[in-house]
Amino acid sequence: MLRLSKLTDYAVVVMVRLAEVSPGSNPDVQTSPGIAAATGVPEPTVAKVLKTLAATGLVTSQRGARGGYRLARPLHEIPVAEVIAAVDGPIALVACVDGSATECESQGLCPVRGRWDPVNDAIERALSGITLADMREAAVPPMFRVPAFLPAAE
Amino acid sequence: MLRLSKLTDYAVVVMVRLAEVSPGSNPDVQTSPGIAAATGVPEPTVAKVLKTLAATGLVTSQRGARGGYRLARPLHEIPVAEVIAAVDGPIALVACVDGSATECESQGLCPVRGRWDPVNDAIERALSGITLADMREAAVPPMFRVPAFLPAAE
DNA sequence: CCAATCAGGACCCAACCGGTCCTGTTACGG
DNA sequence: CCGTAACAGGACCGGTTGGGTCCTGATTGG
Ligand code: FES
Ligand code: FES
Repeated sequence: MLRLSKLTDYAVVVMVRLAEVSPGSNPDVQTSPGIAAATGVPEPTVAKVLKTLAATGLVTSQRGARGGYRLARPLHEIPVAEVIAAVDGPIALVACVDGSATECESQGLCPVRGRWDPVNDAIERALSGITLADMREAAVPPMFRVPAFLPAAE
Repeated sequence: MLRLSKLTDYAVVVMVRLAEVSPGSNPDVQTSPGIAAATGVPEPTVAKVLKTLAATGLVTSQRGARGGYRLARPLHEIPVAEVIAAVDGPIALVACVDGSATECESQGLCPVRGRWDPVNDAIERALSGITLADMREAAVPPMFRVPAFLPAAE
């Protein structure tokens, strides 16, 4: 169903949380257990996501005691496409979009040779135009946060 | 990796093939085995895709002997989003986009409540702007489109 | 020197998808 | 009127992939 992995969802949650470090906090880094406690995501999963994000450079890490993670760039500088690419791998709807044509046995008679390229490019452009800051804006406006919460009714 | 299912790919192949019915052909419908032979996709898979497409109304079927399938609308009237939605289910990147909020245990502290909605909408808009005709144009030129008649290889 | 924390894997399990097949049901053709 | 060709709609099974957990180092501050 064109669904992206749950890890990507967690990555967005974690990064948004990472951006909400209190400005006057002494440690400007946050630890994995701390983020896990703040977001409700299980700690091992948070650690895994953080490690993946650190490996791709989206977040920076500080090792050792008093270590932790920090955003490498501000939220509005990170398009969601980068997060998806970091966690879920490159954006490739089908097997043969551009470079991965190695595993095609019969390219001559394959009718989908590069056919999805415009679709793939359109999606990538759409995803590059939305940043994590936009997603945060779209989320928790507190007064509008009444998804299924009917006042005194059910 | 944000990849859509292979069935969707096959669906596009089949529908494009369905549009390439010879103008002077006596039967304006094409059978599943015929399409399978023309595209190289295994017949059971073609039949399954066709049935799915027929169930959603993207193609019309003629039962009985001399039956077959026919496109319900011309190619340039079918956005690829409809094909994806027909085969792969509705476009929903994450679990909680709009209506499927039933399976969320803790919506109060869930930080991704509706956060992916703008992303989801952007993708759906991008996919709605591309039709199957565009995909056919983007594919290989007709001179390279060798018809898929396998030379009796095993 | 010790403790806390990240790094980078290996590992297992479940869910999902791809693919096949079987049994009706319909309609054309002889 | 009957046989056949084709669709309809499932059930079914196996392979693959992702989700999640855990373990063993490496690094740094105290
Ligand atoms: S699947 Fe790669 S060329 Fe057809
Ligand atoms: S996952 Fe649905 S509200 Fe959080």
